[in-house]
Parts: sequence; C-alpha cells; structure tokens
Amino acid sequence: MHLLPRSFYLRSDVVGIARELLGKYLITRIDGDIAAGVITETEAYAGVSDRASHAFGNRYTSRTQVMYSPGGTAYVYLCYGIHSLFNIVTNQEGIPHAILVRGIRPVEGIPVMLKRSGKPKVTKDFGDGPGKVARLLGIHYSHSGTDLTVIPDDPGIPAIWLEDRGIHPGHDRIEISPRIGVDYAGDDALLPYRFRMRL
DNA sequence: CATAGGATCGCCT
DNA sequence: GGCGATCCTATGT
Repeated sequence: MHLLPRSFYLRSDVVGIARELLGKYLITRIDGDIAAGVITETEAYAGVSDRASHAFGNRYTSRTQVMYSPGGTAYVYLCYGIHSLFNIVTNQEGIPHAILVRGIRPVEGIPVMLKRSGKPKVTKDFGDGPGKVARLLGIHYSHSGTDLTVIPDDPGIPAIWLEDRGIHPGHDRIEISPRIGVDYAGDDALLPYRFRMRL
C-alpha cells in the first residue's frame, strides 16, 4: 500500500503537484466496486488569482466552498449539465488550489468501467477526458468533499484515493500546454498548466 | 423567481 | 470540425 499522505497535498506548488500526479494511481471503491487507473493528464488551477479557477477573486459558494478545504480533498462539480469533473484540492485549508484530472489509463476494474461507460470494449481513448474519468471511476458530484487520505473500513462508504506505485515519467515523456476550454480567462488561459504523459 | 452559461462528450459529416 | 444534449450553479430582479 502506497497511499499518498496528507503531506503530499498540503504543499503550495499546485503546478508542480499537477505534474507529479502523472503516473499516480487513482483508485475508487464506489458501490463496493474497486476501479483504478493511471493518471495521464492533469490541469492546475491556482486559486484566487487565477481567472480560470472557480475560486477566482475568493469566490465562495455552496459549490466552491469545498475548494477551501485542506489539500487531499475531492472537489467534484457538474459541467454542462451532464459531466461530473473530478479535482484534487491542494495547499493548506483556506487556499483554494485544485487540480483537474483530465485523463487516466484504466488498469483495474475494467468490467465495471465498461458497464459504467456503456461501451462494449476498451478503446484507445477510453479514459481520455475529465467527464469520462469520473464516469468510469463511478465518481459523482455528490462525492465532492471526500477525504482522499483515508479509506473507510465499511466498503459501503464511497472511497477515493491515490497511490504511488513507482511510475515517475521524465521530462521526455511529459507534454506541457495551455489549459482547455478556459478562453474566458484572458491572459491566464495561456498559462502552461496542462500536463500530459505519453504512454 | 428567472435566466444565462459552463474546466465536455459523442455523434454526425 | 461542427453541433446538440442537458441541468446545475451563479447571479440578478
């Protein structure tokens, strides 16, 4: 067991953590089903000064209040009325940094992922896209606020956590680019806060 | 209370 | 690569 500890998430460099998350295992136990994938794509959202962030300008609402939790908390919200998007809160309580997980390579629990996706087989782009990530892993926006550093004994309680199983991609395997779908963010839309790992 | 719009996806061409 | 689906959230009256 290589569960990522609270200290991993409490650090202040959200962009660096977004890069470090590439290769980590994202694991869920939801409705009793275990599913896991390797994180292949992330985006950093750098808090109150980042125009692309939901917390820009200290915005604090029933949706965004979870972003002000301590690092190691799940922030999940609904996008376009259809997709739950899974984010990892970082930094200390009160500082609303978050990292959107945009892609995974499925590893464990393929049958339940296929069932959730409604598809007959795993294709190359099976885990590409933030909406798909949450759907495959059974993550719903009602799971926002889940603590990512504990795994309850009761398998009926939804659990989401990350593990380091030794995949540490080097610079030659990582592509850095601007974030997707944040045109409204002005100059901040150009920041190189998106990280993708070549397989 | 009413309304505009969104950190997307999948199907169509 | 263009577009419709679909509904919560935020904001304003």
